[in-house]
Amino acid sequence: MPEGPSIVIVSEKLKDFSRKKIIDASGYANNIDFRKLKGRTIKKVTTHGKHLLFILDKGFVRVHFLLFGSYRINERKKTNHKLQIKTSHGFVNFYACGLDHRDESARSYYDWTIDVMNPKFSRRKALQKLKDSEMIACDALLDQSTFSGVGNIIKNEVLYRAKIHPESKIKKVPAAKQKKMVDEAVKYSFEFLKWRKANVLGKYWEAYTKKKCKRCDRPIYKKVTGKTKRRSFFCKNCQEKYL
DNA sequence: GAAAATGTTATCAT
DNA sequence: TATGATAACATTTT
Repeated sequence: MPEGPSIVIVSEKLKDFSRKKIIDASGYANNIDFRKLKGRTIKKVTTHGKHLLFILDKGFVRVHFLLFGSYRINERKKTNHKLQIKTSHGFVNFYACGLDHRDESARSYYDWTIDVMNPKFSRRKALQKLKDSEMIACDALLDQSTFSGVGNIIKNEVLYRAKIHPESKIKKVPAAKQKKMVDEAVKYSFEFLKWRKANVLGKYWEAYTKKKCKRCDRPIYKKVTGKTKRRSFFCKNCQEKYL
């Protein structure tokens, strides 16, 4: 569920909640004042990176699915919901999510130039940040302040496609490959969206959970890498390690 | 039943 | 105080 493109899919499924008034809100979330949600109007449902956003007439509600979050629209699971938003046209339940309700405007809170799924995403800015970054490649891609929405699957596929070893020092990666990495972060994210919608996401994985490199037929290695300590899948032969 | 997983944040130690 | 490692949280699938 959790990577940016999956959240876009949720927001699309919730588009009918736009322009509806919240007639009730409830759940076991301890950081949400449900009384303050009741009566608000949902202006639109959108996303920023891995955040699902209900833009209200005042403030916004943020849902983060973390690793295990889930939702149901006009249905309920057996477990209690952490948040339910009810309108005259239907309700949505969220389970095991991180939640927030803020009074400020989403426009001032979020920078949409760092959201890979947003048309405003700035490749130039991302590249600028990579240029003298001390991070290694796997961490750089997971850095939500540069690539909001990129998760571990996208990370692995992007590095494989850009032919960069996950433990490369990012500032040592040649400029052309840095650019390739940024371009692929956007391109693969939208392919992820398309393939996820068609329910064929895993069919197009070239590195993530793979055993063999489709380019050179040598093994794909699996290693927990970086400060982020997430699984990296890579081909030692095809993905160059810059140090 | 154990283990692992598309993630983040709080807390503790240095 | 700041940094970094560890724990915590939560759920489904293999």
